[in-house]
Amino acid sequence: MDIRQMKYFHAIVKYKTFTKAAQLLHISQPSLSSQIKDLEKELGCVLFERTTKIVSLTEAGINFLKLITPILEQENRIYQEMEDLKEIGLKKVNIGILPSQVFLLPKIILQFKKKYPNIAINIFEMGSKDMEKSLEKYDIHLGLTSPISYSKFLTYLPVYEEELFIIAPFDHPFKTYSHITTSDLIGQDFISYKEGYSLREILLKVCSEAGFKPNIMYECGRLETIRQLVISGMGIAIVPENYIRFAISDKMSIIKIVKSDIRRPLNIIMSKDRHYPKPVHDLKNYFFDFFIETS
Amino acid sequence: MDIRQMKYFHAIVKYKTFTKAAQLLHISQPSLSSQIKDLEKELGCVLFERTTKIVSLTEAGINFLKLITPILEQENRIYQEMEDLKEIGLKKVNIGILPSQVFLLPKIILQFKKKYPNIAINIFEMGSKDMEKSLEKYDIHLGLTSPISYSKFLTYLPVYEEELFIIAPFDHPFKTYSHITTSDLIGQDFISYKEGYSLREILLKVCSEAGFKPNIMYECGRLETIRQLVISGMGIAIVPENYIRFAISDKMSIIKIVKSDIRRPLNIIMSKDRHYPKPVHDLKNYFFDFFIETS
DNA sequence: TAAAAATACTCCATAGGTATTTTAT
DNA sequence: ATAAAATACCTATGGAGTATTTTTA
Repeated sequence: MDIRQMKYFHAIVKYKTFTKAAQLLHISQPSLSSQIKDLEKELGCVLFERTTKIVSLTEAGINFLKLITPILEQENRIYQEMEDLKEIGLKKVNIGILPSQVFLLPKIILQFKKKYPNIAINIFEMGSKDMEKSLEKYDIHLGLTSPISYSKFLTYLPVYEEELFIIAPFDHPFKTYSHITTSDLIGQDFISYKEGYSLREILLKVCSEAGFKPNIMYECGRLETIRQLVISGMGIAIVPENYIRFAISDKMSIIKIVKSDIRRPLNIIMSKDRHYPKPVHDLKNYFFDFFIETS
Repeated sequence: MDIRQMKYFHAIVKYKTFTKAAQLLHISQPSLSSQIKDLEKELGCVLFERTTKIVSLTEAGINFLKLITPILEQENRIYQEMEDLKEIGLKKVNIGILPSQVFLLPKIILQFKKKYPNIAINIFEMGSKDMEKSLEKYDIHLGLTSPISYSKFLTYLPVYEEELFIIAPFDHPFKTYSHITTSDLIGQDFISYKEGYSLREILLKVCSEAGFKPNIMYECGRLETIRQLVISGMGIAIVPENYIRFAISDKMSIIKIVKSDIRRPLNIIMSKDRHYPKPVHDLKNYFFDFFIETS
């Protein structure tokens, strides 16, 4: 089965006779007949009910018509879009970022926009696991993440290591502490990220360092939700430095974790053997420089 | 461009090298290279950045990948669905019907289901204009409609002629009338169907018979809406016999129009040269018999 | 009987093959 | 040095053509 045959089929439906369709397709009527015959043979069912005077679709033919229509439409779109691409070149860069790091973006984007005013930046917030998948599926050009696993198809460029903090309800005993150690966390209720988010792995690591398993009350995928749950007294949570630095965080206590060597590594990840256009490389460097400056 | 080339391209993306992809595709590496070269030539852009060791997608290649994916998915679906069709035969009959006639369906469907318990009936409510379009696009097998125009691609089988009624608010002066003539309608406010619905054409005809142009206050596509508007006193409306007979119609006055030779013809419409399976023909006959009996 | 689809055949364009060269790691 | 893509050239399948026959409205 190929697109040519689909077009032939479609033309017969449109022009109602083989002869007319063949004329419009610039092929001979016997060629068209034989192509349809081949198609019917391949599909294993008759598409047209034909006499020498009247050609009509069978139920199978109607079904086939419905199925090929999106293919023919999409094919036209391909020519169109590939043509557009040639004219304007790269028109958007897609970046993946952890929800906890979105606050860093304004500065970097501003810098990028100054050099490339005509290239749009698409921001996709997601967890570490999804970010690796998105890169492999070519959905994003680069990502800023804290890796859980390491894929051989990706390059990992470490740019920063975040300190970790605990956020707790305002009336929590921790409010009097200026800092805590991991062992202070024993017996606490935790609000945690879902599977596939690095902060979840970090919570587990921090707790195992102190020799216990955390009591996770609630799991979610959004920092904002975690914050709300902490404020409402459901438990405490681990959050990274950049969330504290940039996010609004009133109505709760923020306590630094000390004497722990656990940090949260931030990496820029890109596909290993993918050829990137210059703007993407530049964007990567803006990220890199940003962290060099702030550390 | 054909699907084969798309599959070749897709295999290279998947297996990362031409050689590996060629093996999996059961063709030689040079054949694959030449096919991709042809494809790139046709599209007018390079899809892969290649050295002898590393093959990577260009931005154009990524774009192309995104564009062909739905085609490859749809192609698989075609084989699947055509295969399914062969096994179970006709699995659903699609019928178009005027909103005013849906009340007739239960009896007819019951009869059909008795004979064909395994064939589903899909009901599409729509106006006359859309029904003709749906038939020509093979979206429905047959329709019950009141034709506005006549297409040479369709057959029209007259089955009934409906009387026409006026519905008016309960406190409308018409409530005391046992019947009215078209000239009684002069000066009234009307709720009407939208363009493309036969009841709109009929309203215009009835009024022009009485020698005036109706004052249409509101146009809509649903009988239920018209009824609500009439009840709330926005105007009066013309409705056909079958709506009165089968629909709940309290809180309003119903008045018959007499001394008018305008009726609303109901036709079963089907595609002229289309080959229909037996169940569809049977369904058509059930409709036909239903109206013979009730008239 | 006239117009349209099917059949029978011929031809050649091109998908695919083999052998070899080039190139980057 | 090796492995992978490109190049050169050959082969043969099948898409398209012409001439003709069959069919039915």
